This record gives sequence, C-alpha cells and structure tokens, in this order.
Amino acid sequence: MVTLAEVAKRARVTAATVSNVLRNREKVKPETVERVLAAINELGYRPNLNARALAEGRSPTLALMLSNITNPFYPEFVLAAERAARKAGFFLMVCNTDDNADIGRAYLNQIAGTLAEGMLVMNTDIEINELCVSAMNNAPILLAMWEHPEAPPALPCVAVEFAKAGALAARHLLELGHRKIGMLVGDGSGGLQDARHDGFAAEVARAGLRIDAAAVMRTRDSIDAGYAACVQLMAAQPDLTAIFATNDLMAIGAVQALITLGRVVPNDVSVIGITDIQLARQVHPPLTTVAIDTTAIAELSVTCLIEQIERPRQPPKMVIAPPPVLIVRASTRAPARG
Amino acid sequence: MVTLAEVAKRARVTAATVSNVLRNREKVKPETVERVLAAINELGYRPNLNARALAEGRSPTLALMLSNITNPFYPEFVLAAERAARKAGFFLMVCNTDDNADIGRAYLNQIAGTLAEGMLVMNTDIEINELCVSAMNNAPILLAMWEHPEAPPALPCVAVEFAKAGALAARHLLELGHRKIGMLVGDGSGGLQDARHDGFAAEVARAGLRIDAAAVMRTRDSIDAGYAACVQLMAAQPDLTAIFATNDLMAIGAVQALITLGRVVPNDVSVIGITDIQLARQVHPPLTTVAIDTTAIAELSVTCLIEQIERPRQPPKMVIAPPPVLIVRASTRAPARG
DNA sequence: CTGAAAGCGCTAACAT
DNA sequence: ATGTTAGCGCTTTCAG
Repeated sequence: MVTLAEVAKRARVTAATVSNVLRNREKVKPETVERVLAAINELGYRPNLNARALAEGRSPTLALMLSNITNPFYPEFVLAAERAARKAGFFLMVCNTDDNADIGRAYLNQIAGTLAEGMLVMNTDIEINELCVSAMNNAPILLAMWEHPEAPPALPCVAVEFAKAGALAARHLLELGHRKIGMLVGDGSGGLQDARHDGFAAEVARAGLRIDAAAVMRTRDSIDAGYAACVQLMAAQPDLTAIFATNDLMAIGAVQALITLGRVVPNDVSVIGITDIQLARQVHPPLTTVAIDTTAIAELSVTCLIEQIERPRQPPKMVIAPPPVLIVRASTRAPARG
Repeated sequence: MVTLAEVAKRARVTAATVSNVLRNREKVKPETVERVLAAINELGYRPNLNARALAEGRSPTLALMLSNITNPFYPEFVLAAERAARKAGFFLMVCNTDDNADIGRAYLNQIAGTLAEGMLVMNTDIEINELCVSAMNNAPILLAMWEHPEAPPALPCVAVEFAKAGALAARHLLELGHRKIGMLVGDGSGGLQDARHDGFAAEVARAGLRIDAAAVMRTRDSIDAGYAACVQLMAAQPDLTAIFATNDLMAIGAVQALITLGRVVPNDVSVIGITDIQLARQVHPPLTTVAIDTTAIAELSVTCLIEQIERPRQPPKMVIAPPPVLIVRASTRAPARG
C-alpha cells in the first residue's frame, strides 16, 4: 500500500504538504502541487479512508438500514438515496436486516458512529426508543418514512401522508361509483399500515358509507400474500366490485388472483394500490395507484440526515414529504350496472 | 464517544488488557474480565471500527458493486451475499454504479483496499483490464457472475453456465414441438447475453433446425424493453409459437405484450426465460424458466473472495456455479395444431 | 496475567 | 509556502 509519506518523499515535501494538496487547492505553490500530483500518479497513491476518518473524527459514509432489500420498493429508494448521498459527497452503505431485529441492533451498534456518520432507518422491527438510545450514544438516526405526520416521533424523520394516500384511493373508487369495496391491509415489518387504512376508511365514512369489517383482510405485504388474501376475500365476499390494497405489491397479487378466479380487471373488479412502484406500470393491466414520491423522500431523508450530522443536538425535526398523487391506470373503472 | 482508554481507566487496567478481553477469551484473569466487561457495559462502549481497521490493517467489510439495484435480480443476490458475508463476520457494502462506469471507478478507487477488504463485481461497464489494475494495487476483486466458463478471465470468478441454460430452454421448447421460435436477447450493462443465445442456438442446430435471424431481437434487459421488443417481434413474425428470452425480465414483458396483443399464453404462444427471479413465480401465468441458483452463486462468490483475501497473490481461480435447472410452469405448452 | 510503548496513515494546529 | 509535531482509537509486540 502506498502511503502519504511515500508520496511526500518522492515529491520532496512533507506529508502535511501532500495532505494540503489533496484538499486545499490554495496555500501550496503551483509548482509543488505539480510535483505532488505527479508523485501521486506515478505511485498510484490512494488515500486510506480509515486513517482519514480516524484523524478527522468523521467518515464520509451514510448507512441505510432496511428490513429486506427484496421488497421491490426498497431498491427504488436505495437508488435515489445513493444518488443523493453521492451528490453530497457521501457513500451509502446498505444494511439489510433480513427482517431480524437482532441483526438490526448489531448494525446499529457497530456501524452507527464509526463506519457511518449517520443512519437512515426504514421500517425495521426495532423500537423507536431503542433507536433513540443509539442516537444518543452514537451517530444521528433519521426515520426515513414515518407514517404518522400527526404524531412526530422523538427522532428526526421524513413523514409521508399515508392517510391522505388512503383518502385519495377511497375518493377515486367512490367517484367511480363503487360501494362494495374490499380491503387488503399490509403488515410489513414496521407494523400495520394503519394510516393508509384509516385514511381510506375516514373518506368512505365521509361519504356516508362504511366498509364491512368482514371485507378487510390483514396480511403480509407481498405479492404472494396479496394473492392469497384476495382469493380468501373473494370467497367470503363474492360481490365486491373493488379492492383497495394498502400497498402495490398486494394490489398486484390481488390482480393476479382475480384473473385466476376468472374475474376480469377492471371490468368485474377494480383494484387500486399505494406507492407506485415501477412494477405497477409494468403489470397487465397497469395498476391504478396512489403515488408516493420515493425519490423526493429519499432526497429529503439524506438532506435532513446530513443536516443533523453537521448540526448535532438539534431538536428532532419532522419534514413532510410531497403529498401523494392519484395515478389512474387501467386497473380501475366504474362498476358494471346491476 | 467512549474510548478504550476510558474503559481501561474505569476497570483499573490498561488499554491493552481491555483489548485482550475484547478478543482473546484466554490470558486475562476471569476476575479482571469481569471488571472490564462491567466497565464496557456501564460506559456503553463501542469499538471504533475505523481505528481498529487502521491498527489491524484490514477491515471487516466486503463491497459488492452492481450496475443498478433496481433490476430485480440484484436484490436477491444482495440478500444472499449479505447473509453469507455476515456469517463469515463481514459487513457487506453495496455500491450502486447507476450504470455509470465513472461512478464504478470512483468506488473502486476509494473503497477497494481501504473501506472494504475486497470487492465482488457484478456486470458493470468497467473493462476487465481496468479491474485487474485495481486488483493489483488494492484489494482483491472477484467477478461474481462470469458468463464464459470456457474462457477463464484474469481475475478470480464464479462462472455460470449460461450456455447450458440456453440449451435447456431450447430443448424444452423443441420437445414441446415448437419450431417457429422467436428470441429476445438482452443487452444489459455488462454486454450482450451471448452465451445464453449461443447455447440456445446450438441446441436448436443440433436438432437440425435453425432460428430465423429475423426472429431475433436484441434489446435492453428489462420488462419494458421486453414488452416493446415482443410487440415488434410479433408484428414482424406473427406466426411464432414460442419466445425465448435470455432473461426473465424480458420474458415477463413479452408475456404482458402477448396478452395485450390478444394472444393467449401459453395456448397461442409459449414464453420461457432464464434466471428464475422471484417475480417469475408471481406473474400470471407463472413463468417457465431456467433457474440460476442465485443463492449458491452469491455464497460461492463471498467464500472465494474471502479466500482471496486470506491468501492473496494466488493465481486467479474460477469456480463453476451449480448447473442451471429447467423449471416448468404455466407459460409454455405444446403448440396448437395447424 | 498485565502494563508500557510503538505505530497504523492521516489531519491539523502551530512554527518557521 | 512548507515543515514539525501531536494526536485520532486501537492493536500488538515486548517487558515485567
């Protein structure tokens, strides 16, 4: 490994000067800069980031902790977060907890405050309180997708108005004329997707209607689970004309299930989801959904975390993400007459 | 930040002893161990991994570089690699190059040999030669999915017998009785999926048949691109009874396209892919495909990389992944008579 | 079994 | 404008 000292020797200066060349473009004579740069090149020198982090007392990396990268929503988020981090001069280290709180804790203990300067946390099975303790002892932690804007947590966060998303979905279905609506409520790591459910139900209530409790299925947040739940749901409530899923994955599963059951989507049954993951556009029929601005959330998260890093010990701040937007595609339409 | 020294002070020993407690379970008197552990606990001490890495001259992390985490294949690989790395006591740092060779180079320069002890490289736009140079100067690099087992590269790698996968797909289609077969050949980052194409073509030739060059479409490796290419293909060659895609994503896109075109899958047209990503099971109809053992490849990659790290300067070794396996689902069947 | 001391590669005052 | 000097927090001989 080529070190600073070797470069310095070759350029006939001291380590300090090389270090200066490496950051301050000023205060070193152009001629010397030249010589140092040449030495760096000839030797193929690369700074040791560990040593630098140790000396500087900070490291140029951010961590992103998520429960399972295999959920198609996360890669989209990771991509956006990584871009934002890079733009700000940080690496992004993805920590997959594999749906295991212990692994999450291990990451928290080991990484936060040493390998990474701060941590973005998506839904994990770790309690907020526990996260707070980590945040106290180590690096700042930001909740990247807080589902309850009305109740700011004790940690900085980016809040997403999921209740509003649910309401938009409800309004769309109601305006189309649907009255018999089933619900698939997701239970991913991070708990039930309550806000979405409640927002939907509230909007329905506002229209003077209500959802039959028997038409609400709680299930894991995945295509497979959505499929299975939908099959069950349609068996129990065969006259539903529309299904709202709190997440695109379940919605996509529901569409598959309906097709298998011989129901035409959207002619016989409409389906709407939340998130607008890429896949929502790519399935057939393309899914009507309420879009969450993943990119914006990722960027806000990174920005806020960096802010926390630069100005620590601030009171936790909650930032609200751009509001959700209804995206009408081909999986919803007015119910058939009769 | 709590340091070793503070722990030492509190436990009335020196840093060296604390350090010993932290690794050697022996050579420290149980009584002292007790005291040290207590101090660690009371103070909430967490070792600084940068300092440790600097002192030890190595760091407990592996890097995985890939072109775009948004391609659904990668998350599955990441998950498996992360598990394998964790089992071996390493963190896994995911580096997304965003399909940009310059970003890839930046990661290579910065990370390899300092933040990470070695790097797993999936298809990226960086040339092997360039990687070799990095491998020389810095940490070991392993090609995690080499497509040409017959031509070992200058770097250690895990090779996947994609030609065999293509051949299996061909045999399946031929055995079903298909003769008019179209092909969607992917052109992801990392170049054309030649081996798969060639393996397929060779098997067809062995049966005394051949694929019409006009029935071969080259396109980007994604659902959307597969959709578009399939639409084009069916317009040009309306009498195809089967489509082979070198990748599940394109195959899934093709299925969607066929449905849109009013062709029933598999009754009118059969579709087969390669890889067996999760989604292949979750679409409707479930996709027949040739499975690549992603988990095994990830585990082998991690194992081999660690081997390289522990015994550097070995001649590059090529490990062959378990052979591909045909998975028959519902997207293929014998062609209709006439 | 424990302590003292050197050093990993780099940065950041402070001198010159 | 450049050199000197001290660490950053930890590991690791080497003594005692």
